[in-house]
Amino acid sequence: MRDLSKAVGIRAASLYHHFPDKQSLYLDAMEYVFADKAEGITMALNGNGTPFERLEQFVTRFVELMGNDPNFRALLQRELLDGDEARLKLLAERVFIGPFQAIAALAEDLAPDCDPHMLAISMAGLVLFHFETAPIRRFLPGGQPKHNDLKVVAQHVTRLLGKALGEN
Amino acid sequence: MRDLSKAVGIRAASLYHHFPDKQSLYLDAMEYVFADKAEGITMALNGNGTPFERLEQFVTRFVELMGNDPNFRALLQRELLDGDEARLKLLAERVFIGPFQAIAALAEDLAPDCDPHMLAISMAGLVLFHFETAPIRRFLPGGQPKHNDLKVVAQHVTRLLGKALGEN
DNA sequence: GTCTATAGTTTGATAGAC
DNA sequence: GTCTATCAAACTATAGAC
Repeated sequence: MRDLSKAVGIRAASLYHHFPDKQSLYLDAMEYVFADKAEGITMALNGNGTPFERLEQFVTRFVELMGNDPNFRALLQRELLDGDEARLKLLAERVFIGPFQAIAALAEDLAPDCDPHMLAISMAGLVLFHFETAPIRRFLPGGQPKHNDLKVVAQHVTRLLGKALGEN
Repeated sequence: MRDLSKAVGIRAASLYHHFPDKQSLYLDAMEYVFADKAEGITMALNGNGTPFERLEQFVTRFVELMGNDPNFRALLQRELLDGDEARLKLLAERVFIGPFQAIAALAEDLAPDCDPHMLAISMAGLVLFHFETAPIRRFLPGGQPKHNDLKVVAQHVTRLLGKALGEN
């Protein structure tokens, strides 16, 4: 609260005039940030084109979102790790449901015989894990700076999913 | 430190006789736990069989490890999220290098034309993300209890990777 | 709506007896 | 090697003046 108060230019005690407690402030801020980002992803998914072209669009946008905003990515992963049930329910129902449904719909177009919920999770995880592991990958065999290049990551994921899903 | 002291049955001050500070205690404990788990995965990867059989073996074992030990999975993700450079370097060089090299070698057998470092990351991430998102997936469309079944997750990931990598 | 001052906890760590 | 006692710092939150 003290760090935040410095960042916004008022004293810590004054924050309690605008928010009842720390939890409420965090929750409001989180919802604001996530809703903002989710909109960008949903738009990328509602475009036209073949399923494979839309897959390419989604992967590219999602890679850019995660790569260009490390703080947002860390916040997302912290919520998945530490969020209690009530907070995750709120986050799911108010923010994630839109983009997730769009990804699942794309998944069903790409592979009608596959569980769309599971495939949607796989598609997102495939992108996210490359960024989640970025700080440790430099110390692992074969790690190169190019593996942090957004275009290289997007191409790798797109090709892998394309081959897995028939590339039609 | 106080919680831990209760768990082990001595007073908090006594912990400082065995470890110089909280960081050292945490680091020692972490290294012990990770080394223990990494051995199991490496063994599953050094078996015989066709590349696809070894892929099936790896995915099954990795899914079981993450599914049966949620605390270990959370610890792994917390390190990736919060670990400073020195700690991640130590973790990578002393613990992860073994299993990672084995996964990368399998990746090269499965797809010689693909970057083995990137494919290894994708293989691990595909498994991990299904567990990382477990607490929020119940609130997302299409989420069912069976998606937390270890066999269902293993089969989904194996099929997806099998199709992507030619299944030979 | 912001401030100063401070209450009430909790934390990591130390001193020194036994 | 474990204990009691305690320190110094940091934290969330409140009280009350302006």
